[in-house]
Amino acid sequence: MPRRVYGHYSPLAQALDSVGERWALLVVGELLGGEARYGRLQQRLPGIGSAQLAARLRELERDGLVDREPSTGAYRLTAAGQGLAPAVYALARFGLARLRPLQGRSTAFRPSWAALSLRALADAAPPLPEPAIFETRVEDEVFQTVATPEGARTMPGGQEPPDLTVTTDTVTVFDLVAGIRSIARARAEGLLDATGGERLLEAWAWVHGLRAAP
Amino acid sequence: MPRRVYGHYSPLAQALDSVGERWALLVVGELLGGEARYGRLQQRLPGIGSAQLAARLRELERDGLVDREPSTGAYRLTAAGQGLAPAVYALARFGLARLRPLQGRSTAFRPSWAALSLRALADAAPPLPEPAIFETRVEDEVFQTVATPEGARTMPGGQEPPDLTVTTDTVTVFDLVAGIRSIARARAEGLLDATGGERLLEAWAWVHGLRAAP
DNA sequence: CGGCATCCGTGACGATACTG
DNA sequence: CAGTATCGTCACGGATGCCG
Repeated sequence: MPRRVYGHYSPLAQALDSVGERWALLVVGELLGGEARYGRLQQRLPGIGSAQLAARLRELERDGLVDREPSTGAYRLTAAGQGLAPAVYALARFGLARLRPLQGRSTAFRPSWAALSLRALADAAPPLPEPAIFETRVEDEVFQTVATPEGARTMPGGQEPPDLTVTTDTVTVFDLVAGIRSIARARAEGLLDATGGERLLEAWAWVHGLRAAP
Repeated sequence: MPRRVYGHYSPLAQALDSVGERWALLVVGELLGGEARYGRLQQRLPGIGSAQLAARLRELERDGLVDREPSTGAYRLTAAGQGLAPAVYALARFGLARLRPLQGRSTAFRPSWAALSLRALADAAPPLPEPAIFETRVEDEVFQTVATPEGARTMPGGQEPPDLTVTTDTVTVFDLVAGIRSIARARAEGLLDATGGERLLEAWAWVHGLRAAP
């Protein structure tokens, strides 16, 4: 628990006693995309101080939400930490609705945040009649979505052989998510590549909550 | 002076730029239970300083998540603020799993947190075959759950005539949620009262995620 | 070099007192 | 009752240093 705790016998306060401090949920959000070492987390969280990242990791470790692979030095979520996925994705969907279209380079953006957006949408996607495994590659960020009639789950890439692989870049993902650009147009402009049939690409869009757009 | 923001073009950072500060999500959690005036929020959030509560309310207002009824002075969530319900309830469910059974009076507890627990569980409850409206009264806290085959929604009390009304107290709710006490035993001990049939009480338990317990 | 620890200036927070 | 004022303390952000 952090130094400043609410001390309420409340489920919400209990959760925030674990992950309510600055940067904590952002660290968890990054680790939901797969394990990462210290330096990589620092790259993906511009603005975080060294001391803050170290402190958050230590607190998350102490609370049993994160552990560290001794051999590689990589941090990863424990089973308990994975339990934060619904909350993180729900928060991300809330934030997604409030993100103004990306205009300049004034604000920082990262492939991992584009991937997080797609995973957050998949987390709440309506089920897909026929099961499928998708792999999405946003620059260096790779993750898989396993869609079934019961719903969709996401996980780090390379676990299963995918039925469809989509390759694109950060800005294009944000354009798709914001409805500024359609998948068809992104594909025509060479911003998005898909290995698989048209049907599967439509299913990919459905699972990631992407509706028709200009 | 711009308050501390992440400045990331990330859905998660965007959400936390609005509600990531200390107490902010707890204030939202309270307002999900219905509108409340300043003093009542202070009572329900022990430990918050006057200045902090005022600051959080002002920020939430500026971000369009909360507004204030001019006549009564009550704060309430806007439609945008209601959009936080899934995230708050998901966080609460995460925290609920980490709450150790309530033992002493060492930590503060409030009826509104018991109600929040039940509403968080209802938010993720499996659908009920036959629709029903439940009213739950935990001391001064009253809310309704409208259950349908599509899922359950909760709202402040007194909106609709309920099919079943359950009346109980804070500690009993936490015991039920923790699985320490069964509904039947709580009822036998006079800790829980239900106006309605046995079938409806079972449905109430189902909707609020309460399984069989000793 | 990557992985942190240390130091320091600023500002957010907690506690309490005060005011319309 | 609904906040504002004040102040001490601590957490955070930025930079730098150490150490394998």
